[in-house]
Amino acid sequence: MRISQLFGKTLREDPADADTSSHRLLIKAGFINQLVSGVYSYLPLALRSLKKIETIIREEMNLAGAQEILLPTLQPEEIWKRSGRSVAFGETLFKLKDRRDRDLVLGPTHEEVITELVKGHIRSYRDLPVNLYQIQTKLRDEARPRAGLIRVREFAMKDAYSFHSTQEDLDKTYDGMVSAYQSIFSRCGLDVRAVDADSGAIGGKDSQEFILLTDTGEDEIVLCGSCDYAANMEKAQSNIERVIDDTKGGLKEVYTPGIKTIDALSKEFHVPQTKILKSVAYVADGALVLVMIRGDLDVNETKLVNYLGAQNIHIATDVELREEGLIPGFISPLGLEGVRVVGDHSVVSEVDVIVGANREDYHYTGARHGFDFTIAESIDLNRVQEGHECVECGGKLTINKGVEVGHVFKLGTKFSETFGATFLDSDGTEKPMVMGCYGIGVGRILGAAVESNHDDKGIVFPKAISPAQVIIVALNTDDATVDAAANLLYETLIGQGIEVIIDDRDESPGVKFADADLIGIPFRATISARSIKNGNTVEIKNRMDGNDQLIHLPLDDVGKIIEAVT
RNA sequence: CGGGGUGUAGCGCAGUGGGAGCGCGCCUGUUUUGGGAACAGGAGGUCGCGAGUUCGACCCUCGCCACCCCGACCA
Repeated sequence: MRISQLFGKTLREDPADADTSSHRLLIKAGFINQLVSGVYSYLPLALRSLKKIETIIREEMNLAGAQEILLPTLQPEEIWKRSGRSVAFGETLFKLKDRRDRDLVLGPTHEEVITELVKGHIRSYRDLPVNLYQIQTKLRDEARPRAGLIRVREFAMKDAYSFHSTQEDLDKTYDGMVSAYQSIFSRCGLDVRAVDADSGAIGGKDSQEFILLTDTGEDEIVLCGSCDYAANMEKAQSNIERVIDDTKGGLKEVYTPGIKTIDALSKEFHVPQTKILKSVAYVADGALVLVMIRGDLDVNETKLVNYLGAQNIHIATDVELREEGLIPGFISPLGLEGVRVVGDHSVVSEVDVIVGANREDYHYTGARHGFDFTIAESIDLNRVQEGHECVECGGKLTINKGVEVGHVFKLGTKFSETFGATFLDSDGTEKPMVMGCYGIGVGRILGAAVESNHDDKGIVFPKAISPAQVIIVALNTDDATVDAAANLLYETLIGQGIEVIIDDRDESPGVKFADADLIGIPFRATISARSIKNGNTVEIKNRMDGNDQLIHLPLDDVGKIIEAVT
């Protein structure tokens, strides 16, 4: 690969519309080009990285016993209606019609298609298990594409689907996929953490996300500082410190004009927020639900949705509250009738608390659970906060940002039952296949890798996914000796199977060095009039080191040069 | 979908009711060559699109579109 002929130029100035590091650098270094929102062209350097990532994925998937296939992008909407996911995906599903006015969708994922496929090919438990994967373009009309390759509408994804006769057999394959994923990410040179995840509306018991920790990530991850507990915020649990307090004031109604927030109550009464009961009203599938939670905590809406089994929830508007006779800012479970009340387990306490009075401008003080009010349904509904105690070991939890680069699910029989993907078991009975699914975002790995591997000069590629191992920077290209030496090294390294780029442009040294740093190839080999004069040498620099860390090697010792750049 | 912002040369940006500009990049030539060289000459525009106001609109008004950011959303 000669930079003089390379399609795709580096930019000298930062692109205006990119403010996350990976987005900015991938455009600036000439890797990607946006066509419309969330849709990119991949130029030669990017494609090289993507192919490397794909190769690593293929090798590990094959090793784990999965077989590669390729499924259609264009799919009949009918199968999406059958699975109920035409509605579930909603606007995210790209829809179109063919010339016969038939409804089609562009596949955002392939559970429906694969289940139909396998249904037609597997009849007996003897044919199971199978694990099929593909690397395919997926299309999702995301509400808001963002951050370059991190969240796009058209993207390459590796997805695998496994089919089993028993749950235990699924468990085995699932574990195998988890360890294959760990190999994939570690071979890519990325520090990816597996975390427990909520399995959402798709159902199924186990689910793990694979997260690359980076500050610009859009997912929140809870990690324990003392053990290996790791969970997605939606799923994370914690032990909440109990509040100990002996004061028993007795229930009193107090005039609190205009004091509607936990913060204001805390200041007014000079009490910690832990001694105030927060009332949060939701509308879940059309019905009002009051959620009670300790004042210092927030509601985890995913936990609430899962507990209620609701399709949709939203925080009740003031209008919706007044319709039910509730007074915004002064809501209370005391004396409330006809409204379902659920509580986070933090409300079950021995402590006197302040709570609304269901009356404009009044609160109660000295309210006690079990005496003045009782919340029958109390379960874990709170959002973990920084510093909470780990449920596994009692250590301190931290909240971290990250990018989801992989996700594995135990699907169970949801799809096989819907599509009639059954098999004849050894006992002669017909059973639905037990399924698992396993996804990895290929482009997203590239984006996330750059996000977590760069400095102020540019990208710093992990070796395994870099477009090349070494970039030869030839200075003084009009000097025939330099030119010949650089080209000889280029050809020799290619002959030895080293992936090498040569910057053979007639540019000033500053431009070449800056571009080499920007593109982020792990090793730079500089050949110049100076290095030739200096004992016919080449200067090797590791991209991760500072500029003064140079190794001088004789040009005729190719073995040493290869050793230095691999 | 709610809120905010931007749209002028390949990229980054300035601009005024009456001549469409600057920096970088690009082309030609000369001189340069170890951290984004210098000089000289040059090419490149539907000022997002459409209506309106005006003698005259890149500029004012209205409508539309696109893109970015925050939020909602993210099987």
